Amino acid sequence: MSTIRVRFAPSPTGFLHVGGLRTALYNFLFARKHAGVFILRIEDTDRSRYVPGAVDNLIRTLAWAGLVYDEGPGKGGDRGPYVQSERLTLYAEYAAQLVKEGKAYYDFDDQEDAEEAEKNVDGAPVQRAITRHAHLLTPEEIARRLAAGESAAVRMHVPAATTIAFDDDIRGHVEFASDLINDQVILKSDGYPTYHLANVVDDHLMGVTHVIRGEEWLPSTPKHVLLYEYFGWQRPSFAHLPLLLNPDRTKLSKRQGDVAVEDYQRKGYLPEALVNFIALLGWNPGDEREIFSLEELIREFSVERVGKSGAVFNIDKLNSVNKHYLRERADRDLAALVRPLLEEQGIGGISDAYLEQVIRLTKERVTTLRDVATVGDFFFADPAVFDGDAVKKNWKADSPRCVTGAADALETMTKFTAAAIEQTIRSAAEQLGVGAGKLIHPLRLALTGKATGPGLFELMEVLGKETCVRRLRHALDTRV
RNA sequence: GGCCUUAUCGUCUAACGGUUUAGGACGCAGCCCUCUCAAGGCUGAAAUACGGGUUCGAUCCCCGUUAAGGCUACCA
Repeated sequence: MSTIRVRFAPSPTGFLHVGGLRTALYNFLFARKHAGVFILRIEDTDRSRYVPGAVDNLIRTLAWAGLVYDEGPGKGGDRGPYVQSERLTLYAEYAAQLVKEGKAYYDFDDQEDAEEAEKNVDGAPVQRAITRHAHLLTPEEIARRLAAGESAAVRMHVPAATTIAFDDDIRGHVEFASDLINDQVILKSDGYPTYHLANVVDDHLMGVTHVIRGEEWLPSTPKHVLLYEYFGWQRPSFAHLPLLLNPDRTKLSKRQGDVAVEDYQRKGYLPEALVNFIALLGWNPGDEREIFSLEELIREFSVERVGKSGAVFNIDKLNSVNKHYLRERADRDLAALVRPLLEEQGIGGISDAYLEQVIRLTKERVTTLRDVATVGDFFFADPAVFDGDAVKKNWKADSPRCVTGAADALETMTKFTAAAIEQTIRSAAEQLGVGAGKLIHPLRLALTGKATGPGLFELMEVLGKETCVRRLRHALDTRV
């Protein structure tokens, strides 16, 4: 048995898409599960879509998610280079080989001409002509034009009237009529290969045994199958993953929310949450467990349990998974992650100890790390405004009297702990002849500006006696 | 338009012909807990797209319809 080798082969056109992350994840899990090799390969064969910095970004994001690759850019490996733009001569050689063997041919048609010929009429979809003109030019003519320095693309020759079939590990047997398949360009006139050639050549040369990729590649797989045949190479097995969808069930895209992994990172989602959530979009363990660490996913994952239908990227579910992991993480850990987020919003100069206390009281009440700044805003500054509804609900006629009494009592305290505060407040309420709620609710409002939040006594301890008393007096001044 | 793929609660999904009054999770509603919120606990509403077969028996197998998506580039 040879080692299982899989690859994640994104094109560096910007940021890592969450769909791409899932593809990478499944490849990674499959490789780890079978003690195989996980390769990262950069498919940068479209010069017009080149985005500087995209590769670094991709690598950084993969690392953030914990998907460590074994071979690839910056990592090495003996089947490199792992960046397609550095393998140009290779593709040219293989394309030339196919031409020589009559399995591909030169096409001198101008790109613009071709595009013009395929334009739709009246905006109505028009059957794109199947390009097939292998016999248009004589060998002499081709040789002459090539010698004259004319640029040409290379098209693969697709046989007529046959069926191209393969067995997909997820979808089963799939067949395509060759008559419907274009004589695909495999080498562009600028010398770059198209995806089809590069992908087949590289997968073979890199020893890829299993191709696990998105369903959008299913229709072009017969071209790849054909190329494997032409080269006389054993083809890998294919597994086409169902697509990730927008809420309206179209292919997940921008404009309908965030699609870049970085967006979620920036918003304060934990990598383990995103990974766990995304793993469940198209795969399930077969029982009712839903929380999985990366290690557990490696143990449980199998292609057999990957579904066939597209999955809507449901942000509510992600939120709930994120909340789960937020509660699991240590306060200290979270504090380190939250600090830069706070600083982004101009909140700085906070001690580690204080921030950890804030985290302790807010982490059960936030969805993302970013929410700490809003849910716990009063920990960082006196409330600027008092929530209107909260005032209506919790600031009653006798509230000034109650808050005054509480403030007076608090002022005398020496040990300002949650337990002591609670005792003080409750006995103050007793002395005022009212229920504790008559103090607690207005107090919370005066201290935080809102009607919801962490436990009052705990929050007060963190705020400290001076801040509490100051805010209470101030609230009395402005509200009465 | 053509080709390919897909089709269980709103969403993610389980049930790989009978153990099913179709299970779980998120979301939603209610209740409990409680200083509020969150968490937690309990309860509830909520699905096999439609029509034919095959079979003693279909969510599950086959065919068709419908719907959705993907692909149809010298983009990946």
